[in-house]
Amino acid sequence: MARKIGSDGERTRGAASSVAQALFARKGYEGVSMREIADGVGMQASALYNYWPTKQDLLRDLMERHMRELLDAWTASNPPDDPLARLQAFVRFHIRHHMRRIDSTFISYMELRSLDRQNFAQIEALRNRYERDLAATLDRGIEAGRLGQGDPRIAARAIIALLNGIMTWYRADGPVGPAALEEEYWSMVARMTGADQTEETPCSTPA
Amino acid sequence: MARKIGSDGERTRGAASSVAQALFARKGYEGVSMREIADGVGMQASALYNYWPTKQDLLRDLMERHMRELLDAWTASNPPDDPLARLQAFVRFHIRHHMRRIDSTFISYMELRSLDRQNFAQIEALRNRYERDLAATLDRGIEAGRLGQGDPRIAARAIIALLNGIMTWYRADGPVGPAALEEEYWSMVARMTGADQTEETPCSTPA
DNA sequence: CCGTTAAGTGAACAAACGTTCATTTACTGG
DNA sequence: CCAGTAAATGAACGTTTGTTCACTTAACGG
Repeated sequence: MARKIGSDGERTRGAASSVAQALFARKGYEGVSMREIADGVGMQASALYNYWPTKQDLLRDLMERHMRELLDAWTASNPPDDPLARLQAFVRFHIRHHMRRIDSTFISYMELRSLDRQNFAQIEALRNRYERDLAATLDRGIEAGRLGQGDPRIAARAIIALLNGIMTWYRADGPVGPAALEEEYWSMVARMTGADQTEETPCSTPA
Repeated sequence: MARKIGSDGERTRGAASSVAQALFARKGYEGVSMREIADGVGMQASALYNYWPTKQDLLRDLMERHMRELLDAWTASNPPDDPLARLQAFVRFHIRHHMRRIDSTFISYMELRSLDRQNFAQIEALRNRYERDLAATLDRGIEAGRLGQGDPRIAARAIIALLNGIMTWYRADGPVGPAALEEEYWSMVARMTGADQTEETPCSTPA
């Protein structure tokens, strides 16, 4: 075969990516062999090496793509500057974004340990950028007296852990729809950070 | 060698358990070989089969022990019946218990996928007992009007995910001590569930 | 119409895997 | 002091692992 317009190889590469993503998410990086991935695409394991030099590079590629897509999508969503509005935007964005990418989300926070030192540092840096954006938002909210006291970095990690927990139990055919889920989780985060006190249901005279 | 009093094999078994736990936590079940575990104890891989029939049984043993220890410890702590007091007791207990068992905690929620069907069902059942206890507490608190509205099963999962998140970043030599951590997280959970409204800082006339 | 080249095959590699087994070691109860 | 036995050895098993490589296939540009 040779390249058509749009490249034949590009299509195969994408298919292999998808299969690898699904398998890594279900059985873990170490639990999946190159042959298994190749089988899923319908080709030989050796052909995968036309696209990635090693299995490790394939994993790094998946995780890097996931993180860059996440950061880009967050920026592209044009989040408001106001701390409280931005916090709400973050929560809703995070849930919506990750719910459509359960496999790559799973991989990106379960398989950090399967990355070698260099790749780990690279992915970790991207992850930190995302986390720090949230921490900064919380910090500004606290500083302005519109969020409850607390360490913003701890709160940021807590919020992300809480939201990521969805992925471990959510099923599309389950009793809770995506919209209801988003409301439920936003209301939890709002209360947890004290964002509900200053906006929605003030219980004393506003300053 | 043969058994002394207290059994020589028991000691070896325990040592092998510890090494396996540390390795599984760091590199994952599939990423660790029987030879690697044996090396850590200072013996041959074949000797491990005196204690566990398969590698899978070794994993199941670690996870089952972790879950039973968790449930027993929670019961033994004699948690109060009052929903709000029990919720607070749960949060503090959970943090304290898991912080001293980071490795087995890691394994127990990362390696569920490495269990075969039967073992998975068994461990999942134990895990559900723990989760349902918390959900029931939340339910009673909501029913009594002393906690904010919300689905108690979702809230239970959210709380556990939030607390388990600690394990992914906490370092004993870090800036945050265990006591401060416990306070910070309890205050987050209290606000998140609305437990702070009815107890500590009532903002309107109690009914 | 031919030569270049991307894309994929299938066999092969050494290493590592979980597990088995005959054998050795060293202690204990009789 | 001997028989019995828990405990560990070390070689061996068949399989699977990630990866390499010489070779085929098929479409495009000139």
